[in-house]
Amino acid sequence: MSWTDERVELLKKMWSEGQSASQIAKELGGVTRNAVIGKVHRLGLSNRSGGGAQQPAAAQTKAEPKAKAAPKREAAAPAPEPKPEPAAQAAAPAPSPARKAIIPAGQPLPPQPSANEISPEALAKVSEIEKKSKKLTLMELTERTCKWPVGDPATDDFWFCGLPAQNGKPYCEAHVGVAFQPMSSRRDRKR
DNA sequence: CCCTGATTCGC
DNA sequence: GCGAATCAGG
Repeated sequence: MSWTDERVELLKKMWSEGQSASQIAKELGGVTRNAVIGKVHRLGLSNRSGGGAQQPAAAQTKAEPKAKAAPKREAAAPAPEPKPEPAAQAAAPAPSPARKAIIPAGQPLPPQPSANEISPEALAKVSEIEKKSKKLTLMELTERTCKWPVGDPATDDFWFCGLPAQNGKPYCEAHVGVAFQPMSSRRDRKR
């Protein structure tokens, strides 16, 4: 595969959207995340700044055959980045009565947190995390991506969380919290 | 262990 | 220019 104009364009787009290199690589196909990262650097957009802030050329002392590690870069990211994304879907962070449950609950994978009061904090965390979700499609899910559905499956804005699910669990940290909890709804039931 | 991006260097 | 190998960190 070669870096055609289209592919580079998609790369730029996704990168500026904050997508990870691996995701971009999967999307493009035929390339690894290393290739994506390498390309990103060659394009000079290693910084996620959408603008044209060029790197002021750091004094790169190379050519030393021995010094292999500790190049010490650590670029500081002072810009909080307000994220220009319009954020089309209304996530309704406030418990509005008109708004139905945060999790519509799809028929497929998700459990039903419903009939159980989950820690309000946990819910808040979920609402928060939804903003950071990768918005993956069904096909993009892997064994290690959070499979928590967000939005209404019947509508346009429906996606899967996609955040890294650590070990074995089908959900990310935040969603695991609300997914598995039906246990002990009854306080301690003495056997 | 899983993941992330960053850098190097032979091709 | 390209990207695998490697590094460094979460």
